[in-house]
Amino acid sequence: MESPGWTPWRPLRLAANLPAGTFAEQLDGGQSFRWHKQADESWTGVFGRTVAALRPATSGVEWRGMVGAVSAEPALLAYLDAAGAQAHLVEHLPWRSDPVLRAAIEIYPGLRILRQDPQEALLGFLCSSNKRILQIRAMVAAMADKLGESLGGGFRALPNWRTLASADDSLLRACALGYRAAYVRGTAKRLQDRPHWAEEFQALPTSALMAELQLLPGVGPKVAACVALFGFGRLESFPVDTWVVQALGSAYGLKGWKPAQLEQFGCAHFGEGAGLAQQYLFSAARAGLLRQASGPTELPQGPRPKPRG
DNA sequence: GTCCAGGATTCAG
DNA sequence: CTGAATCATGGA
Repeated sequence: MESPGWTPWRPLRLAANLPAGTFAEQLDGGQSFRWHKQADESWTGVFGRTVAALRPATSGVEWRGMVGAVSAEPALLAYLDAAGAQAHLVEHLPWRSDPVLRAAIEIYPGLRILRQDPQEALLGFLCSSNKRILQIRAMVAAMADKLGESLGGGFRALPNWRTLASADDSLLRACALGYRAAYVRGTAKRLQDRPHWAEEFQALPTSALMAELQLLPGVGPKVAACVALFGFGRLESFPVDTWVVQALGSAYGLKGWKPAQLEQFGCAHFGEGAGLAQQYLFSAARAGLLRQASGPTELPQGPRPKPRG
């Protein structure tokens, strides 16, 4: 292991307080798969071409970067939404009339959607189907270690699409991708000759963006929603995974609803910050702390005939 | 051994 | 169009 050569720890100025529990959930809760907890309770990670370390402090968060590199602070501030746009968005969520959401927010107060690079989000969630967060992190780390460009200190960027498209088959298999190797390979082949694909996708309205994403092999409705949310900053996107199915079924009385119906419910009920609400519910459910519906819930009016429109 | 994991794809009806 | 089977891998 090479010596990283870190700069001194410095406080990171965030708009809202970030409790230690929320801090860990934000880096380790299945948004990004690029952060690794160290023995000293700090976290090291790579986002884009930035290498950084973060740790919770008594009042907020501290950071450090690699000696000789461009300061990681501006990238960290953007990545963690230091300007506070999401704090404003939380205020517009219906937590005043929704006790389930309010309880979920109180479990991880200050939780935010990480503003990830589109490629990082797409590659990560291409690996996500039928896998646990821990294993997705291992797959992404293996791809970076075997195929990514070195950034010094033993850290590596994610491999680009061209590298993934032409990577040896045995190498991809060694990343424990399983059948997802074909997803990664297929999407890489589609995007390797489109250096500006992310900008082109970003220019699309959200519905068109999700449709375009779903043309890529290995990208279905849920992965597209995650990439739109985490990689393209579409905070209104509402990914429905097994945890959200469970959460909405038990706490909102929506048992038996199909994912597409639940997605429509989530977007309609939570509005412009639906993706943020989704992350609060997802994290609370995964922690086993989501408040159960105590009686007949008055929120939904029962399954709709068709999620058409 | 069985079940499940931040699902997508393919196929049968 | 909908629902079931299948996919590769590892941890509980």
